[in-house]
Amino acid sequence: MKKIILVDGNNLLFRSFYATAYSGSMMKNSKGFPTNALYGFTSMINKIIEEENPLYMAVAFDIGKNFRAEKYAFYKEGRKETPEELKMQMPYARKILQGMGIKYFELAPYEADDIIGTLAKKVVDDPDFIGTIVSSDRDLIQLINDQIDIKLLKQKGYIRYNPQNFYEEFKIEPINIIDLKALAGDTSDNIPGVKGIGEKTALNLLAQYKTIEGIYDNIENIKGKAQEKLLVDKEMAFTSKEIATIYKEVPLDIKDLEDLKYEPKETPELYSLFEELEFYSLLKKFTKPNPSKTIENVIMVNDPSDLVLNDTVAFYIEVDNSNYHLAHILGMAITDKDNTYYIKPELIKECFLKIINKTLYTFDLKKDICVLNKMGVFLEDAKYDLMLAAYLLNYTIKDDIAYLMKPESYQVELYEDYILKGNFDLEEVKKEICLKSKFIYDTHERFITELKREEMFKLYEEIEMPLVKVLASMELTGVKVDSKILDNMKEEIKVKIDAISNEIYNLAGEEFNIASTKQLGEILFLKLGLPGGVKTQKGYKTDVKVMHKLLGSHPIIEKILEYRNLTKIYSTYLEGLENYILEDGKIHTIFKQNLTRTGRLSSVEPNLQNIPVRDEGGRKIRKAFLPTNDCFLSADYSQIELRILAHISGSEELIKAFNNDADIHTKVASDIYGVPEEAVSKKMRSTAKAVIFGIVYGISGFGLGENLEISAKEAKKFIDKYYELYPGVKNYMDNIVKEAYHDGCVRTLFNRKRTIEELNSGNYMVRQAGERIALNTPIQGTSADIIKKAMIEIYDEFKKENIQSKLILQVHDELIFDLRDEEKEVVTNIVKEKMTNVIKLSVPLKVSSDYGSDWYETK
DNA sequence: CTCTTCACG
DNA sequence: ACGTACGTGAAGAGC
Repeated sequence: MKKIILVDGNNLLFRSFYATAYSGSMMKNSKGFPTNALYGFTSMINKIIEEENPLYMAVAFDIGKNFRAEKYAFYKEGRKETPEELKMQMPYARKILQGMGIKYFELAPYEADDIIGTLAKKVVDDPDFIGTIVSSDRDLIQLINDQIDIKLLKQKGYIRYNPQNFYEEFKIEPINIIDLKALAGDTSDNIPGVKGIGEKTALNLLAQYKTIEGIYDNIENIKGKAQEKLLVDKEMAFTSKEIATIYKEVPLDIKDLEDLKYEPKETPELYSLFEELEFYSLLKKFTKPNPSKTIENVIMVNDPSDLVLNDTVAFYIEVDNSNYHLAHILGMAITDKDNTYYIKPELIKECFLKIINKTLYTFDLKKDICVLNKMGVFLEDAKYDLMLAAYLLNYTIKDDIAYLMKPESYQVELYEDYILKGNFDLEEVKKEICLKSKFIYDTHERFITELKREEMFKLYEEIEMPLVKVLASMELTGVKVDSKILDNMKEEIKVKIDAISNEIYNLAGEEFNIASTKQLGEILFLKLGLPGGVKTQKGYKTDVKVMHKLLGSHPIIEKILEYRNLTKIYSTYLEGLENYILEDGKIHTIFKQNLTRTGRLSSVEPNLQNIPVRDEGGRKIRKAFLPTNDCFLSADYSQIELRILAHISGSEELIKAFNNDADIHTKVASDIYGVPEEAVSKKMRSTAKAVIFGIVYGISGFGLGENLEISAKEAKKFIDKYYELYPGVKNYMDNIVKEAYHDGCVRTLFNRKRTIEELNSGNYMVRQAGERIALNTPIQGTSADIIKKAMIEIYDEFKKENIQSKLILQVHDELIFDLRDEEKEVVTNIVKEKMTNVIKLSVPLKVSSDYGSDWYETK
């Protein structure tokens, strides 16, 4: 069977146009050309192809005068003139189809319906074919039969009709839709039909008499008013039927249906068309880099005097290692309005000094600051960082510019596939460096425009950009870690691990790899026959939760937990951290500014945001972290996420509690248990704490129950009680989820946007996860925004006051400083003041702090 | 390369 | 009946 799709192109265009035209701002490209109808049109065509996977395809359009209007003056009379903004888009629809390799037809004086009718007839004439018509126009139903069905587009989705299910629903044959029109008329086409006969009556009559001919043959059997009305408008009924009948003999210029073969194409023409229309999301779907965009006319700089530049330049630096603290520079390029220059490593220092005071555009400014710093070039800031712009716009979380360029057909390789593998051709790399630099320059305006359109320009300019220099300074400063202390701990722990391994082997009756969950599971649940084995994909679950339940049942469990604890400390922290201590005796982490979906930072190579603290044994690792100045200062926000929840939910009860400086967990415990605060026990308080945290994450009764080791039912009671006591919170949760479904995204107080694709999933579970994301992201994200802003203000103030103490670490709600004794007081004041007053919320922000001679002592 | 586990906020 | 808390990074096992 050969499948053909027949699309009513006009219908799709009108639908797309009116769907969005009056919903606020009309979608336009940066030149002001309206694009809303085309975007919807193209998306729908793509969707049809995806869903139907057709071998053949044709799209029909209306054009010029149509014979029905020529013949009958009233046909489509009074219909609103097609808006100019839609008319402008129509030629582009044709061009897009051409670019996609889809045939289309338009021929005056025929309408799109007639073209589809003609093609449908050809399908019927060829038993090898089946067809599907796509439109929202019910007229086309008259064309369906055993070989042809219709996807009747609705406001949401579509209904698929074949002759059987159509008859089921309407009790008339598809062809008799024209008789329905003849009687009931059609207001949109201004077909009058029979006055006073509506769809209900018409369907009843047709169910009995099939056609209007049948009706008028039996007119004497029809009673009362209906008969009168039918007789009055008899002539109009037949005229209406004629108008509604699709003409199937349009002289189309095709030999047979084979001419309508659909061969998917992604032509260069289509590419530039999408570029012109600024359909970047559609551009991203281009798989083949066709044609590849390369760069010509690069100026190779042999002497700094070769550089002749405008005041605004883009630059790009390539290095040979993804950890730029360890990397060497491979080369640099500079692009201005007129030229792109390639600069070899030896000349970079001199050349950079020539541009350092210009308006600079780049990609990953923090990397640039760090690698230039090592060669004695002290770049402070830049005007534009494409990486951060793209991150805010939810395009990519990669720090490789190639991820932005590849979808737009630039001839570049992914960093990880090429340069990182070490096996690259330097000449190729030079070209890519130049192309990357030019890309930064050329796309600057586009990204800035989009940031403004998304109302994130302020966030970009006042938070993300100024933060770069702060993070660069933190990374460059680094943290002193004493490897001798780590070594001593290693020895100590090694002895313990050996001892405990032997105890475990004795208890198990054999030696095995304790770190292997597979082997461990077999020992515990098969050999020792412990109860409660939960299967995973490959064996049994053996995580802390499972082990905790087994604690009393066998002495081996306790030992295994201790073994796990010790080996984790040993390999991840003691051994792991040692590998990152550089020659200066310090660890220089990399804070990723473009990775998390919420706006938080992440820390890698190594991760200094998860150094143990809760477990006393693990916490000792912090003894190896030492100040280079005199001591550490740690300042952290108390319950910042809850305060943000109080603010954005507007929950009066919660706001009041914070304004009274209440111990919020005790307060909630006293509320949900209905006892005075003095009577709140430790356990009640920790239960309340779990409930509060759970709420912020969108927990279920089941989840909280698991967590607190109580029944889901009991847990749900706590949650319900909480909602009852804090209705503002419940209200916020309901609203934010509703909004997220409506907008497809959520935002923080600072307007940071997170799109949530999960909400469109057909999978209930995935949608639920999407709802929890919608709930949590504004809270976690706002907290991230706030501490970022505080970091910038503190940095600026340090600079202004010529403070030598340094901010060295950020752990989400906590800042750690390497402090000089003589600055102790002034720094503490600045830090607390800036953190506390960075934003005015309806609840106060509270900051607590401590000093310590090492990180362990800094509580 | 994926899974499982466990460290942090 | 389904499956069940947000955001991260790193190590080791085993395919």
